[in-house]
Amino acid sequence: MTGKDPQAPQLARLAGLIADETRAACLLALLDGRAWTAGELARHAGVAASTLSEHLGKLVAGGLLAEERQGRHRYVRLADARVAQLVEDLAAQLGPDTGRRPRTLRESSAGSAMARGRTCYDHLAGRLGIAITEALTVRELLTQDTGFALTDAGLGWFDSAGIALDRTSRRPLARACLDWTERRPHLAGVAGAALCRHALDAGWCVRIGSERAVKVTSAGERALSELLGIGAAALG
Amino acid sequence: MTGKDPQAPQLARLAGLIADETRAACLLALLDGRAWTAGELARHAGVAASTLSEHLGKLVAGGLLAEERQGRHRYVRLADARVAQLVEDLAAQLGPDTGRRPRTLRESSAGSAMARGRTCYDHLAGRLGIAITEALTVRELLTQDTGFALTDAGLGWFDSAGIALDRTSRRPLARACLDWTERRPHLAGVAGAALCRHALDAGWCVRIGSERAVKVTSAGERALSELLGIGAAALG
DNA sequence: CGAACACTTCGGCGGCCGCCGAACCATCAC
DNA sequence: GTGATGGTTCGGCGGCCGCCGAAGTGTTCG
Repeated sequence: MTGKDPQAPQLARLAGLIADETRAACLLALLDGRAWTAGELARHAGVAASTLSEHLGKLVAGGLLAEERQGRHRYVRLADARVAQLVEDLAAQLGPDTGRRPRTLRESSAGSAMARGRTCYDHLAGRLGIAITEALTVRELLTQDTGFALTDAGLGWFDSAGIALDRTSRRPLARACLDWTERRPHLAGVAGAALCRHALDAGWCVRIGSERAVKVTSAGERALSELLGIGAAALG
Repeated sequence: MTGKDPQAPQLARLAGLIADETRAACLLALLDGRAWTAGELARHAGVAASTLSEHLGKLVAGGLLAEERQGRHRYVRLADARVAQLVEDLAAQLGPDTGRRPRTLRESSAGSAMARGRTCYDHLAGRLGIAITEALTVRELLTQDTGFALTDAGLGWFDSAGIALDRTSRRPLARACLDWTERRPHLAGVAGAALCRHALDAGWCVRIGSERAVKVTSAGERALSELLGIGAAALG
Protein backbone atom coordinates (compact mmCIF):
# COMPACT_ATOMS: atom_id res chain seq x y z
CA MET A 1 0.00 0.00 0.00
CA THR A 2 2.73 2.45 -0.87
CA GLY A 3 0.39 4.22 -3.25
CA LYS A 4 2.18 7.49 -2.78
CA ASP A 5 0.92 10.24 -5.06
CA PRO A 6 2.91 10.14 -8.29
CA GLN A 7 3.58 13.84 -8.24
CA ALA A 8 5.03 13.81 -4.75
CA PRO A 9 8.65 13.34 -5.89
CA GLN A 10 8.38 16.18 -8.34
CA LEU A 11 6.75 18.48 -5.83
CA ALA A 12 9.56 17.71 -3.42
CA ARG A 13 12.17 18.36 -6.09
CA LEU A 14 10.62 21.70 -7.00
CA ALA A 15 10.42 22.79 -3.38
CA GLY A 16 13.95 21.52 -2.89
CA LEU A 17 15.19 24.04 -5.41
CA ILE A 18 13.94 26.82 -3.18
CA ALA A 19 14.81 25.10 0.08
CA ASP A 20 18.35 26.40 0.29
CA GLU A 21 19.22 29.69 1.86
CA THR A 22 21.57 30.72 -0.91
CA ARG A 23 19.20 29.82 -3.71
CA ALA A 24 16.34 31.50 -1.86
CA ALA A 25 18.41 34.66 -1.60
CA CYS A 26 18.99 34.54 -5.35
CA LEU A 27 15.32 34.12 -6.13
CA LEU A 28 14.37 36.98 -3.85
CA ALA A 29 16.98 39.21 -5.41
CA LEU A 30 15.77 38.32 -8.88
CA LEU A 31 12.26 39.38 -7.87
CA ASP A 32 13.31 42.82 -9.04
CA GLY A 33 12.58 41.46 -12.51
CA ARG A 34 16.01 42.26 -13.90
CA ALA A 35 18.83 40.03 -15.04
CA TRP A 36 21.78 39.61 -12.69
CA THR A 37 25.20 38.24 -13.46
CA ALA A 38 26.45 35.20 -11.60
CA GLY A 39 29.11 37.31 -9.90
CA GLU A 40 26.64 39.85 -8.63
CA LEU A 41 24.53 37.12 -7.12
CA ALA A 42 27.55 35.46 -5.54
CA ARG A 43 28.53 38.71 -3.83
CA HIS A 44 24.94 39.35 -2.84
CA ALA A 45 24.62 35.93 -1.26
CA GLY A 46 28.05 36.05 0.32
CA VAL A 47 29.26 32.80 -1.17
CA ALA A 48 32.10 31.67 -3.46
CA ALA A 49 31.62 32.04 -7.19
CA SER A 50 32.05 28.33 -7.69
CA THR A 51 29.30 27.58 -5.22
CA LEU A 52 26.92 29.95 -6.86
CA SER A 53 27.64 28.56 -10.27
CA GLU A 54 26.37 25.19 -9.13
CA HIS A 55 23.25 26.76 -7.66
CA LEU A 56 22.49 28.56 -10.91
CA GLY A 57 22.89 25.31 -12.77
CA LYS A 58 20.25 23.69 -10.64
CA LEU A 59 17.83 26.59 -10.82
CA VAL A 60 18.13 26.79 -14.60
CA ALA A 61 17.79 23.03 -15.01
CA GLY A 62 14.74 23.15 -12.79
CA GLY A 63 13.12 25.75 -15.02
CA LEU A 64 12.99 28.48 -12.42
CA LEU A 65 15.57 30.68 -14.10
CA ALA A 66 16.29 31.63 -17.68
CA GLU A 67 19.85 32.32 -18.66
CA GLU A 68 21.41 34.44 -21.33
CA ARG A 69 25.13 34.33 -21.99
CA GLN A 70 26.89 37.42 -23.17
CA GLY A 71 30.62 37.22 -23.60
CA ARG A 72 32.15 36.18 -20.35
CA HIS A 73 29.01 37.03 -18.40
CA ARG A 74 26.15 34.74 -17.51
CA TYR A 75 23.01 36.74 -17.08
CA VAL A 76 20.16 35.09 -15.29
CA ARG A 77 16.59 36.10 -14.53
CA LEU A 78 13.35 34.53 -13.35
CA ALA A 79 11.99 32.26 -16.07
CA ASP A 80 8.59 33.92 -16.27
CA ALA A 81 5.84 35.67 -14.35
CA ARG A 82 4.57 32.37 -12.98
CA VAL A 83 7.82 31.70 -11.19
CA ALA A 84 7.81 35.22 -9.81
CA GLN A 85 4.31 34.70 -8.53
CA LEU A 86 5.29 31.43 -6.92
CA VAL A 87 8.18 33.00 -5.03
CA GLU A 88 5.99 35.91 -4.02
CA ASP A 89 3.30 33.57 -2.74
CA LEU A 90 5.79 31.63 -0.70
CA ALA A 91 7.26 34.82 0.72
CA ALA A 92 3.80 36.13 1.51
CA GLN A 93 3.08 32.96 3.45
CA LEU A 94 5.83 33.98 5.84
CA GLY A 95 3.94 37.02 6.93
CA PRO A 96 5.43 40.48 7.38
CA ASP A 97 8.76 41.07 9.08
CA THR A 98 8.90 37.79 10.85
CA GLY A 99 12.55 38.30 10.08
CA ARG A 100 15.08 39.89 12.33
CA ARG A 101 14.94 43.58 13.06
CA PRO A 102 17.32 45.80 11.11
CA ARG A 103 20.54 46.36 13.01
CA THR A 104 22.13 49.24 11.22
CA LEU A 105 20.86 52.62 10.12
CA ARG A 106 21.67 51.73 6.54
CA GLU A 107 19.54 48.61 6.67
CA SER A 108 16.75 50.46 8.38
CA SER A 109 16.54 53.19 5.78
CA ALA A 110 16.81 50.67 2.97
CA GLY A 111 13.94 48.81 4.60
CA SER A 112 11.75 51.87 4.80
CA ALA A 113 12.52 52.76 1.19
CA MET A 114 11.37 49.26 0.22
CA ALA A 115 8.23 49.68 2.32
CA ARG A 116 7.50 53.00 0.66
CA GLY A 117 7.66 51.69 -2.89
CA ARG A 118 9.28 48.85 -4.78
CA THR A 119 8.83 46.62 -7.77
CA CYS A 120 7.50 43.14 -7.27
CA TYR A 121 8.89 41.38 -10.34
CA ASP A 122 7.14 43.50 -12.98
CA HIS A 123 4.58 45.51 -11.04
CA LEU A 124 4.52 48.04 -8.20
CA ALA A 125 4.31 47.13 -4.53
CA GLY A 126 4.76 48.69 -1.11
CA ARG A 127 2.76 51.71 -0.02
CA LEU A 128 2.98 53.02 -3.58
CA GLY A 129 1.43 49.86 -5.00
CA ILE A 130 -1.25 49.81 -2.32
CA ALA A 131 -2.11 53.47 -2.83
CA ILE A 132 -2.60 52.93 -6.54
CA THR A 133 -4.67 49.79 -6.04
CA GLU A 134 -6.74 51.55 -3.41
CA ALA A 135 -7.35 54.57 -5.64
CA LEU A 136 -8.39 52.36 -8.54
CA THR A 137 -10.82 50.56 -6.26
CA VAL A 138 -12.37 53.67 -4.75
CA ARG A 139 -12.94 55.08 -8.23
CA GLU A 140 -14.56 51.80 -9.25
CA LEU A 141 -11.98 51.15 -11.91
CA LEU A 142 -11.10 47.93 -10.11
CA THR A 143 -13.45 45.68 -8.18
CA GLN A 144 -12.24 43.68 -5.23
CA ASP A 145 -15.40 42.66 -3.44
CA THR A 146 -16.52 39.83 -5.69
CA GLY A 147 -13.09 38.73 -6.84
CA PHE A 148 -10.39 40.82 -8.45
CA ALA A 149 -11.00 42.35 -11.86
CA LEU A 150 -10.90 45.60 -13.81
CA THR A 151 -14.27 47.17 -14.51
CA ASP A 152 -15.28 48.52 -17.89
CA ALA A 153 -14.50 51.97 -16.54
CA GLY A 154 -11.12 50.62 -15.56
CA LEU A 155 -10.40 49.48 -19.09
CA GLY A 156 -11.35 52.98 -20.25
CA TRP A 157 -9.03 54.55 -17.71
CA PHE A 158 -6.03 52.60 -18.93
CA ASP A 159 -6.95 53.50 -22.48
CA SER A 160 -7.30 57.21 -21.80
CA ALA A 161 -4.08 57.21 -19.79
CA GLY A 162 -2.35 55.89 -22.88
CA ILE A 163 -1.33 52.63 -21.22
CA ALA A 164 -1.85 49.76 -23.65
CA LEU A 165 -2.98 46.41 -22.29
CA ASP A 166 -2.16 43.23 -24.14
CA ARG A 167 -5.50 41.45 -24.08
CA THR A 168 -4.24 38.50 -26.08
CA SER A 169 -1.88 37.22 -23.41
CA ARG A 170 -2.80 34.04 -21.59
CA ARG A 171 -1.74 35.78 -18.43
CA PRO A 172 -4.63 37.24 -16.42
CA LEU A 173 -5.31 40.90 -17.03
CA ALA A 174 -5.66 41.71 -13.36
CA ARG A 175 -4.52 39.59 -10.48
CA ALA A 176 -4.13 40.19 -6.76
CA CYS A 177 -0.64 39.89 -5.32
CA LEU A 178 -0.37 39.93 -1.55
CA ASP A 179 1.92 42.68 -0.34
CA TRP A 180 4.19 41.41 2.39
CA THR A 181 4.84 44.81 3.96
CA GLU A 182 1.25 46.06 3.81
CA ARG A 183 -0.58 42.76 4.26
CA ARG A 184 -3.04 43.77 1.58
CA PRO A 185 -3.41 42.84 -2.08
CA HIS A 186 -2.01 45.05 -4.82
CA LEU A 187 -2.55 45.01 -8.56
CA ALA A 188 -0.53 42.48 -10.55
CA GLY A 189 -1.03 40.69 -13.86
CA VAL A 190 -0.92 42.30 -17.29
CA ALA A 191 -2.44 45.55 -16.05
CA GLY A 192 -0.06 45.78 -13.10
CA ALA A 193 2.93 45.19 -15.33
CA ALA A 194 1.81 47.73 -17.91
CA LEU A 195 1.21 50.33 -15.22
CA CYS A 196 4.62 49.74 -13.69
CA ARG A 197 6.37 49.94 -17.02
CA HIS A 198 4.53 53.14 -17.85
CA ALA A 199 5.38 54.64 -14.48
CA LEU A 200 9.07 53.99 -15.03
CA ASP A 201 9.03 55.05 -18.69
CA ALA A 202 7.13 58.25 -17.99
CA GLY A 203 9.37 59.11 -15.07
CA TRP A 204 6.65 58.84 -12.44
CA CYS A 205 9.14 56.93 -10.38
CA VAL A 206 12.77 55.91 -10.58
CA ARG A 207 14.70 52.99 -9.18
CA ILE A 208 16.93 53.84 -6.24
CA GLY A 209 19.88 51.79 -5.13
CA SER A 210 20.65 48.57 -6.86
CA GLU A 211 17.66 46.67 -5.62
CA ARG A 212 13.93 46.71 -5.88
CA ALA A 213 13.15 50.02 -4.19
CA VAL A 214 11.66 52.86 -6.23
CA LYS A 215 11.00 56.50 -5.43
CA VAL A 216 8.15 58.67 -6.71
CA THR A 217 9.37 61.78 -8.54
CA SER A 218 7.67 65.16 -8.34
CA ALA A 219 6.34 64.58 -11.86
CA GLY A 220 5.01 61.27 -10.58
CA GLU A 221 3.26 62.94 -7.66
CA ARG A 222 1.54 65.32 -10.06
CA ALA A 223 0.48 62.50 -12.39
CA LEU A 224 -0.82 60.27 -9.61
CA SER A 225 -2.72 63.15 -8.06
CA GLU A 226 -4.21 64.15 -11.37
CA LEU A 227 -5.10 60.72 -12.73
CA LEU A 228 -6.08 58.94 -9.53
CA GLY A 229 -6.44 61.60 -6.87
CA ILE A 230 -3.62 60.15 -4.82
CA GLY A 231 -2.31 62.67 -2.31
CA ALA A 232 1.29 62.85 -1.09
CA ALA A 233 0.10 61.68 2.32
CA ALA A 234 -0.78 58.24 0.99
CA LEU A 235 2.76 57.81 -0.23
CA GLY A 236 4.42 58.94 3.04
CA MET B 1 28.60 42.78 1.09
CA THR B 2 26.75 39.78 2.36
CA GLY B 3 23.56 41.79 2.45
CA LYS B 4 21.50 38.69 1.87
CA ASP B 5 17.78 39.32 1.99
CA PRO B 6 16.63 38.84 5.60
CA GLN B 7 13.73 36.66 4.56
CA ALA B 8 15.89 34.24 2.61
CA PRO B 9 16.45 31.85 5.54
CA GLN B 10 12.76 31.69 6.28
CA LEU B 11 11.81 31.19 2.68
CA ALA B 12 14.29 28.32 2.53
CA ARG B 13 12.91 26.83 5.73
CA LEU B 14 9.34 26.99 4.46
CA ALA B 15 10.26 25.40 1.15
CA GLY B 16 12.32 22.86 3.04
CA LEU B 17 9.19 21.63 4.75
CA ILE B 18 7.78 20.66 1.38
CA ALA B 19 11.07 19.53 -0.09
CA ASP B 20 10.85 15.98 1.12
CA GLU B 21 9.12 13.27 -0.80
CA THR B 22 7.31 11.85 2.21
CA ARG B 23 6.11 15.21 3.47
CA ALA B 24 5.08 16.19 -0.06
CA ALA B 25 3.02 13.01 -0.32
CA CYS B 26 1.30 13.92 2.95
CA LEU B 27 0.47 17.42 1.80
CA LEU B 28 -0.91 16.17 -1.49
CA ALA B 29 -3.03 13.59 0.29
CA LEU B 30 -4.34 16.23 2.68
CA LEU B 31 -5.44 18.31 -0.30
CA ASP B 32 -8.71 16.39 -0.07
CA GLY B 33 -9.49 18.80 2.74
CA ARG B 34 -10.15 16.10 5.30
CA ALA B 35 -8.33 15.12 8.45
CA TRP B 36 -6.13 12.01 8.33
CA THR B 37 -4.67 10.06 11.18
CA ALA B 38 -0.93 9.67 11.48
CA GLY B 39 -1.21 5.96 10.78
CA GLU B 40 -3.19 6.44 7.60
CA LEU B 41 -0.60 8.84 6.31
CA ALA B 42 2.23 6.50 7.25
CA ARG B 43 0.65 3.66 5.29
CA HIS B 44 -0.12 6.02 2.41
CA ALA B 45 3.45 7.21 2.23
CA GLY B 46 4.90 3.75 2.74
CA VAL B 47 7.08 4.70 5.68
CA ALA B 48 7.44 3.67 9.32
CA ALA B 49 5.09 5.23 11.85
CA SER B 50 7.99 6.65 13.78
CA THR B 51 9.32 8.37 10.69
CA LEU B 52 5.99 9.89 9.88
CA SER B 53 5.53 11.11 13.41
CA GLU B 54 8.64 13.21 13.05
CA HIS B 55 7.44 14.59 9.73
CA LEU B 56 4.12 15.60 11.23
CA GLY B 57 5.93 17.33 14.04
CA LYS B 58 7.82 19.48 11.56
CA LEU B 59 4.80 20.28 9.43
CA VAL B 60 2.75 21.30 12.44
CA ALA B 61 5.59 23.33 13.93
CA GLY B 62 5.98 25.03 10.57
CA GLY B 63 2.35 26.03 10.54
CA LEU B 64 1.39 24.02 7.48
CA LEU B 65 -0.76 21.54 9.34
CA ALA B 66 -3.25 21.80 12.18
CA GLU B 67 -3.61 18.89 14.52
CA GLU B 68 -6.42 17.65 16.66
CA ARG B 69 -5.95 14.85 19.15
CA GLN B 70 -8.77 12.48 19.87
CA GLY B 71 -8.11 9.64 22.21
CA ARG B 72 -5.17 7.73 20.93
CA HIS B 73 -5.47 9.21 17.44
CA ARG B 74 -3.69 12.22 16.07
CA TYR B 75 -5.78 13.80 13.36
CA VAL B 76 -4.07 16.25 11.10
CA ARG B 77 -5.26 18.49 8.27
CA LEU B 78 -4.03 21.44 6.25
CA ALA B 79 -3.85 24.51 8.46
CA ASP B 80 -6.03 26.70 6.26
CA ALA B 81 -7.04 27.56 2.73
CA ARG B 82 -3.83 29.53 2.18
CA VAL B 83 -1.70 26.49 2.71
CA ALA B 84 -3.90 24.49 0.37
CA GLN B 85 -3.53 27.18 -2.25
CA LEU B 86 0.21 27.17 -1.84
CA VAL B 87 0.48 23.45 -2.36
CA GLU B 88 -1.87 23.64 -5.33
CA ASP B 89 0.17 26.43 -6.88
CA LEU B 90 3.36 24.47 -6.49
CA ALA B 91 1.76 21.38 -7.98
CA ALA B 92 0.36 23.41 -10.85
CA GLN B 93 3.83 24.68 -11.60
CA LEU B 94 4.80 21.12 -12.40
CA GLY B 95 2.42 21.00 -15.32
CA PRO B 96 0.07 18.14 -16.11
CA ASP B 97 1.18 14.53 -16.00
CA THR B 98 4.84 15.22 -16.09
CA GLY B 99 4.79 12.27 -13.77
CA ARG B 100 5.14 8.69 -14.80
CA ARG B 101 2.40 6.98 -16.75
CA PRO B 102 0.03 4.74 -14.79
CA ARG B 103 1.20 1.15 -14.86
CA THR B 104 -1.81 -0.76 -13.66
CA LEU B 105 -5.44 -0.73 -14.64
CA ARG B 106 -6.38 0.23 -11.11
CA GLU B 107 -4.13 3.27 -11.23
CA SER B 108 -5.37 4.21 -14.64
CA SER B 109 -9.04 4.14 -13.71
CA ALA B 110 -8.33 5.97 -10.48
CA GLY B 111 -6.54 8.58 -12.57
CA SER B 112 -9.43 9.04 -14.93
CA ALA B 113 -11.87 9.30 -12.04
CA MET B 114 -9.69 12.07 -10.64
CA ALA B 115 -9.61 13.76 -14.03
CA ARG B 116 -13.38 13.56 -14.29
CA GLY B 117 -14.07 15.24 -10.97
CA ARG B 118 -12.36 15.76 -7.66
CA THR B 119 -12.12 18.15 -4.77
CA CYS B 120 -9.24 20.56 -4.59
CA TYR B 121 -9.08 21.22 -0.84
CA ASP B 122 -12.54 22.72 -0.45
CA HIS B 123 -13.74 23.33 -4.00
CA LEU B 124 -14.40 21.29 -7.14
CA ALA B 125 -11.80 20.54 -9.80
CA GLY B 126 -11.25 18.29 -12.79
CA ARG B 127 -13.62 18.28 -15.74
CA LEU B 128 -16.50 18.83 -13.32
CA GLY B 129 -14.90 21.96 -11.87
CA ILE B 130 -14.02 23.26 -15.33
CA ALA B 131 -17.52 22.61 -16.68
CA ILE B 132 -19.07 24.58 -13.85
CA THR B 133 -16.61 27.44 -14.18
CA GLU B 134 -17.16 27.48 -17.92
CA ALA B 135 -20.94 27.50 -17.59
CA LEU B 136 -20.82 30.33 -15.07
CA THR B 137 -18.63 32.31 -17.46
CA VAL B 138 -20.78 31.74 -20.55
CA ARG B 139 -23.85 32.85 -18.63
CA GLU B 140 -21.97 35.97 -17.50
CA LEU B 141 -22.27 35.04 -13.86
CA LEU B 142 -18.50 35.03 -13.67
CA THR B 143 -16.13 37.26 -15.58
CA GLN B 144 -12.68 36.05 -16.55
CA ASP B 145 -11.58 38.48 -19.22
CA THR B 146 -10.59 41.41 -17.01
CA GLY B 147 -9.58 39.43 -13.97
CA PHE B 148 -11.58 36.86 -12.06
CA ALA B 149 -14.74 37.94 -10.27
CA LEU B 150 -18.42 37.17 -9.84
CA THR B 151 -20.76 39.57 -11.60
CA ASP B 152 -23.85 41.04 -9.96
CA ALA B 153 -25.86 38.44 -11.82
CA GLY B 154 -23.55 35.85 -10.38
CA LEU B 155 -24.27 36.99 -6.84
CA GLY B 156 -27.95 36.70 -7.68
CA TRP B 157 -27.49 33.20 -9.03
CA PHE B 158 -25.88 31.98 -5.83
CA ASP B 159 -28.65 33.61 -3.86
CA SER B 160 -31.45 32.08 -5.89
CA ALA B 161 -29.79 28.68 -5.79
CA GLY B 162 -29.89 28.91 -2.04
CA ILE B 163 -26.13 28.87 -1.64
CA ALA B 164 -25.09 31.37 1.01
CA LEU B 165 -21.83 33.25 0.56
CA ASP B 166 -19.96 34.56 3.57
CA ARG B 167 -19.12 38.08 2.43
CA THR B 168 -17.45 39.01 5.69
CA SER B 169 -14.55 36.63 5.28
CA ARG B 170 -11.14 38.07 4.54
CA ARG B 171 -10.75 35.33 1.99
CA PRO B 172 -11.51 36.41 -1.60
CA LEU B 173 -15.03 35.65 -2.77
CA ALA B 174 -13.87 34.30 -6.10
CA ARG B 175 -10.40 33.21 -7.01
CA ALA B 176 -8.89 31.30 -9.92
CA CYS B 177 -7.19 28.02 -9.14
CA LEU B 178 -5.21 26.44 -11.95
CA ASP B 179 -6.43 22.93 -12.68
CA TRP B 180 -3.51 20.59 -13.20
CA THR B 181 -5.39 18.07 -15.30
CA GLU B 182 -7.24 20.57 -17.48
CA ARG B 183 -4.63 23.34 -17.59
CA ARG B 184 -7.37 25.92 -17.14
CA PRO B 185 -8.55 27.93 -14.15
CA HIS B 186 -11.51 26.81 -12.09
CA LEU B 187 -13.51 28.60 -9.43
CA ALA B 188 -12.02 28.70 -5.94
CA GLY B 189 -12.35 31.06 -2.99
CA VAL B 190 -15.42 31.48 -0.81
CA ALA B 191 -17.80 30.93 -3.72
CA GLY B 192 -15.99 27.81 -4.88
CA ALA B 193 -16.02 26.37 -1.40
CA ALA B 194 -19.71 27.14 -0.86
CA LEU B 195 -20.61 25.58 -4.19
CA CYS B 196 -18.64 22.43 -3.42
CA ARG B 197 -20.15 22.08 0.00
CA HIS B 198 -23.63 22.56 -1.43
CA ALA B 199 -22.97 20.01 -4.16
CA LEU B 200 -21.97 17.41 -1.58
CA ASP B 201 -24.74 18.30 0.87
CA ALA B 202 -27.43 18.27 -1.81
CA GLY B 203 -26.18 15.00 -3.23
CA TRP B 204 -25.14 16.45 -6.58
CA CYS B 205 -21.98 14.44 -6.25
CA VAL B 206 -20.50 11.94 -3.84
CA ARG B 207 -16.95 11.05 -2.90
CA ILE B 208 -15.69 7.80 -4.34
CA GLY B 209 -12.84 5.80 -2.98
CA SER B 210 -10.87 7.13 -0.08
CA GLU B 211 -9.24 9.99 -1.90
CA ARG B 212 -10.17 13.17 -3.65
CA ALA B 213 -12.24 11.82 -6.52
CA VAL B 214 -15.96 12.60 -6.73
CA LYS B 215 -18.71 11.33 -8.98
CA VAL B 216 -21.76 13.24 -10.23
CA THR B 217 -25.04 11.57 -9.28
CA SER B 218 -28.10 11.49 -11.50
CA ALA B 219 -29.69 14.09 -9.23
CA GLY B 220 -26.55 16.14 -9.74
CA GLU B 221 -26.81 15.84 -13.50
CA ARG B 222 -30.36 17.15 -13.37
CA ALA B 223 -29.42 20.03 -11.09
CA LEU B 224 -26.41 21.06 -13.15
CA SER B 225 -28.39 20.89 -16.34
CA GLU B 226 -31.25 22.88 -14.90
CA LEU B 227 -29.28 25.53 -13.08
CA LEU B 228 -26.34 25.97 -15.44
CA GLY B 229 -27.24 24.20 -18.65
CA ILE B 230 -24.41 21.74 -18.29
CA GLY B 231 -24.95 18.67 -20.48
CA ALA B 232 -23.74 15.19 -19.62
CA ALA B 233 -21.25 15.47 -22.48
CA ALA B 234 -19.24 18.14 -20.67
CA LEU B 235 -18.78 15.81 -17.75
CA GLY B 236 -17.61 12.86 -19.88
C1' DC C 1 50.57 38.27 -27.25
C1' DG C 2 49.93 38.17 -22.25
C1' DA C 3 47.37 39.66 -18.19
C1' DA C 4 43.08 40.26 -15.96
C1' DC C 5 38.60 38.65 -15.50
C1' DA C 6 34.08 35.82 -15.33
C1' DC C 7 32.74 31.62 -14.86
C1' DT C 8 32.99 26.34 -14.50
C1' DT C 9 34.62 21.77 -13.03
C1' DC C 10 36.41 18.79 -9.70
C1' DG C 11 37.86 16.59 -5.07
C1' DG C 12 37.13 16.49 -0.71
C1' DC C 13 35.33 17.83 3.62
C1' DG C 14 31.59 18.42 6.97
C1' DG C 15 27.03 18.75 8.44
C1' DC C 16 22.36 17.94 8.08
C1' DC C 17 18.44 14.93 7.74
C1' DG C 18 15.49 11.06 6.63
C1' DC C 19 15.19 6.39 7.74
C1' DC C 20 14.59 2.39 10.79
C1' DG C 21 13.84 -0.64 14.93
C1' DA C 22 13.47 -0.89 19.77
C1' DA C 23 11.80 0.81 23.80
C1' DC C 24 8.29 3.57 25.82
C1' DC C 25 3.71 5.82 26.82
C1' DA C 26 -1.14 6.39 26.26
C1' DT C 27 -5.68 4.73 25.13
C1' DC C 28 -9.12 1.33 24.31
C1' DA C 29 -11.17 -3.52 24.51
C1' DC C 30 -12.11 -7.36 27.21
C1' DG D 1 -6.25 -6.42 35.68
C1' DT D 2 -4.08 -8.12 30.56
C1' DG D 3 -3.34 -7.48 25.92
C1' DA D 4 -3.76 -5.04 21.60
C1' DT D 5 -3.29 -0.78 19.16
C1' DG D 6 -1.80 4.11 17.87
C1' DG D 7 1.60 7.20 18.60
C1' DT D 8 6.19 9.12 20.28
C1' DT D 9 11.15 9.22 21.59
C1' DC D 10 15.72 7.87 21.01
C1' DG D 11 20.27 6.02 18.98
C1' DG D 12 22.52 5.13 15.24
C1' DC D 13 23.28 4.46 10.45
C1' DG D 14 23.75 6.12 5.71
C1' DG D 15 23.27 9.22 2.05
C1' DC D 16 22.76 13.55 0.21
C1' DC D 17 24.23 18.23 -0.51
C1' DG D 18 26.25 22.73 0.18
C1' DC D 19 30.62 24.63 0.88
C1' DC D 20 35.40 25.76 -0.39
C1' DG D 21 39.86 26.23 -2.95
C1' DA D 22 42.52 24.90 -6.82
C1' DA D 23 42.85 24.16 -11.43
C1' DG D 24 40.89 24.81 -16.05
C1' DT D 25 38.22 27.23 -20.04
C1' DG D 26 36.84 30.98 -22.53
C1' DT D 27 36.54 36.22 -23.14
C1' DT D 28 38.08 40.87 -23.01
C1' DC D 29 41.42 44.41 -22.76
C1' DG D 30 45.81 46.63 -23.24
